[in-house]
Amino acid sequence: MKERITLKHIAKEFNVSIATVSRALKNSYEIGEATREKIQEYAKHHNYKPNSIALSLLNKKTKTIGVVMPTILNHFFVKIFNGIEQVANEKGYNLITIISNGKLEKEIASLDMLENGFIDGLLISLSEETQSKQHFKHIEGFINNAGPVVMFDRVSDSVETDKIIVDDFNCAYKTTEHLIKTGCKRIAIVSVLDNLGIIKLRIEGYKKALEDYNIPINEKIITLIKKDYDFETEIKTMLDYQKIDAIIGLEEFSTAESMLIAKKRGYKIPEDISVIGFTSSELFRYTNPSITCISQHGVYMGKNAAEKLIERIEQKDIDKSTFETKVIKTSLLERESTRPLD
Amino acid sequence: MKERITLKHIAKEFNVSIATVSRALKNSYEIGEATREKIQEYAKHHNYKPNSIALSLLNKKTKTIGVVMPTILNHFFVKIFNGIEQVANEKGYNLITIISNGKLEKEIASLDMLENGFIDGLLISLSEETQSKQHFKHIEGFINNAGPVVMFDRVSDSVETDKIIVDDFNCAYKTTEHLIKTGCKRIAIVSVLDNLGIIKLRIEGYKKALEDYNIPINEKIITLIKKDYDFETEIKTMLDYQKIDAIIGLEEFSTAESMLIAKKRGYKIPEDISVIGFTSSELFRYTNPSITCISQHGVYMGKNAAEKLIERIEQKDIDKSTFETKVIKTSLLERESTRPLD
DNA sequence: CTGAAAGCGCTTACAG
DNA sequence: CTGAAAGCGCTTACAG
Repeated sequence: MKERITLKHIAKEFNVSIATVSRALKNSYEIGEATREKIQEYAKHHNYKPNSIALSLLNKKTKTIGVVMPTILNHFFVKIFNGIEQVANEKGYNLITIISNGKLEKEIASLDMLENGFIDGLLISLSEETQSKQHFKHIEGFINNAGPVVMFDRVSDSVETDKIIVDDFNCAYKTTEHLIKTGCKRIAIVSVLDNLGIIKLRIEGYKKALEDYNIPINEKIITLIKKDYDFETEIKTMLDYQKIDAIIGLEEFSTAESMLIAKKRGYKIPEDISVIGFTSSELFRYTNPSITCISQHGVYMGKNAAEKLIERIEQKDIDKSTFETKVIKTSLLERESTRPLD
Repeated sequence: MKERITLKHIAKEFNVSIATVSRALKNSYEIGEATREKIQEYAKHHNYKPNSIALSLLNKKTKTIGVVMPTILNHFFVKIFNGIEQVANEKGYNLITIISNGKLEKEIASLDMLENGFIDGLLISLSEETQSKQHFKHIEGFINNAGPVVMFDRVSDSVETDKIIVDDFNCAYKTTEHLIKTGCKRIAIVSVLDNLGIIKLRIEGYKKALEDYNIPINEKIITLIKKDYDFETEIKTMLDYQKIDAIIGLEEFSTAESMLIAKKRGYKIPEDISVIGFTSSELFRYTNPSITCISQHGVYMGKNAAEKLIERIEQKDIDKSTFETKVIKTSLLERESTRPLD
C-alpha cells in the first residue's frame, strides 16, 4: 500500500498552497484555468481522493448510519436490511451494522461506541432482553447526545422517537379470524420468543378475535417456549394433551418445526390441523404442504425506516412533536397449510 | 440533540488547557490528582466521549472494516456475515456493509467510496458480473491505495491477496462420487448462477468424478439457467427429454425448486431421483423429503476471513509473498433426498 | 505539574 | 488569481 496522496503532496508538486489545490479540485472559478487544469490532471492521474475522515471532522457529518438488529438469522430482518441498504445506497449513506444477538449488554456497548461521532443517525430494532428488562436509557442517551433514531419492528412505547411497525394486533386479529372462518376453533399459538412487545400485541389480537367470535380462550394452547426448554417436548405435550385444529407460529422456526412435529404425530395438514406462520419466509414455499403466512413486507419496512432517518438527519432542527409511528400493512399469503375459505 | 461536549468545553470550565484535560482523562500520572479527579468527574457527569472521527484522523486508523457481498438473500452469505460480525465485534472493529447485488458497477462505486480513508481494510466476495467480465482493477486499486483485502468464497485467481474459499472442485467430486455409490448414473446439475469461478470448479469436479467412474458426461443435463430464462420450463424440458436419476442443485433456489418440479412431474425422491443441494440452508430441513446437502460452514468462513483481515490490518508491513489461500473443508449432510450408501 | 505548539487532512472567510 | 490563517477535535513531544 502506497502512502495516500493528499493536498499537501500536490501543493508541493506545483509549488502552490494547499488552499489553491483544494479550490482547483473543486473547480472554483477563482483559480486560473491553467493551474486548475494541471492540478486536476495530476490529481486524477495519481488517483487523489479527498480524505473522508478529514471532511467528516470538518462537516460534522459522516454520511454513515448505524443499524442495530437483534439477529440476521431471520429472513424478516434480512429483508429489512435489504430495504435499508437500498435507500442508504441511493442517498449516499454508508451502513454500520451491528447484531445485538438478543443481548442488552451488546446493545448498550454498541450504542456507546456509536455515540462518539461516527454515525449521523441510528436505526434500531430492540433485543429481546432490552424489551424484557425495559431498559431504554441507552437509546434515550443516543437521541440526546448523538443524533436521530428511528426504531423498527421491535420498538418501545416509552421511547419518544420515530417508529416503523407492523400492526401486530390487527394482523393477529385478522389471522385468527381467517382461521375461524375456515372452521377452526381450537387455535394454538406457538413461539420461541417471549417478552417482546410484538408478541404481546399478537396474543392480544388473537384473544380479541376469539372473544368476538365467542370462542373460549384456552391459555394452555398459547405455548411460549423459553430458550432452555425443549421445543419438541413442549409441542408434543401440547398436541397430546390438548385438542387443537390450528397452529399460529409466531416466527419461522416455531411454524416450520411445529408442523413437522404434528405431521410426525400423524396429523394431516390442513385437514386435522391448519398452520399459519406469522412471518414471511422463503422456507414456507417449499415445505409440504406449503405454509400460509403473513407477509410483513420487510423490504418496505426497511426502506421506510431508512428514508425517515435520513430525512431527520438532513433536517436542521428536530421538533419532537413531529415524531410519528408508521404502521405497515401486512397481507395474508394463502398456501396449502390452511383450508380454503369456502 | 445537545451540542456534543468536547475537550475545549471542559478546558474552559476549569480554566486549563485542552492538553491538560486530554491527559487527565487518560489518567496520565503527570497530572495532579486533584485536577485529574475533578476533570474526570465532570467528564463522566457530562457524558464526554472522545470524538472518534478526530481520533481516526490522528491515528489514520478507523477500526472499521468494509464488507462487500453480492447478496444477503442467501443463507450462506448471511452465515458468513454472522461469522465476520462475531470476530469484528470481539476485536473492536465496526463493519460497513455493502450489497453489490451482483452488479460490477455498484462494486466499483462502493470501493471507490471506501477508498478514501473510511475503512482500514476490506472483505469482499465478488459479484457475478465482476467475475464474468473479469474486471478486477477496482480491487487491485484498493489494495494499492487503501489497505489490505481478504476475498472470500467468490474470489479471483488473478488478484494477489489473501483468500478464504471452499474447495469446490473436491467437494463436487465427492458429492458426485457419493451419488454414484448410491447407484446414480445420470446425474444432472442445475444452477441459476453462471460465469462464477466456483460454478466452473464444481462442474469440473463433477466431470472428473464421472470420468473416474467411467460414466459418460452428458452436457445436456448440465443445466445452467440464465437470468432471463424461465426456470420451470428449463427443468421440465430437462426432465422430459433426458433420463435423470439425480440432481445436484448448486444453490438453494435451484435445489428446492427442481425437487418441487420433479415431484409435481410424479417422480419419487429419492427412489426415482436423488437430490443434493450444494449449499447449507435451513430450508432443506423442512422440505419433504428433507434435502441432503453440502455444509459449507459459512460462519467459520466468515470468522476466518475477518481474522485474517484484522491480522493484516494490524501488521506493519505486508509482505506479498505471505498471501495465502485458505481452503475450508465442507461436509456432506445426509438427509432423506438421497438413498443410503448401503 | 501544566501549557503552547504542531499536526492529522481538509475547507473557507479574509486579505491582498 | 493566490496565500496565510483559523478551525473541525484530538494527542503528544517539547518546554518550562
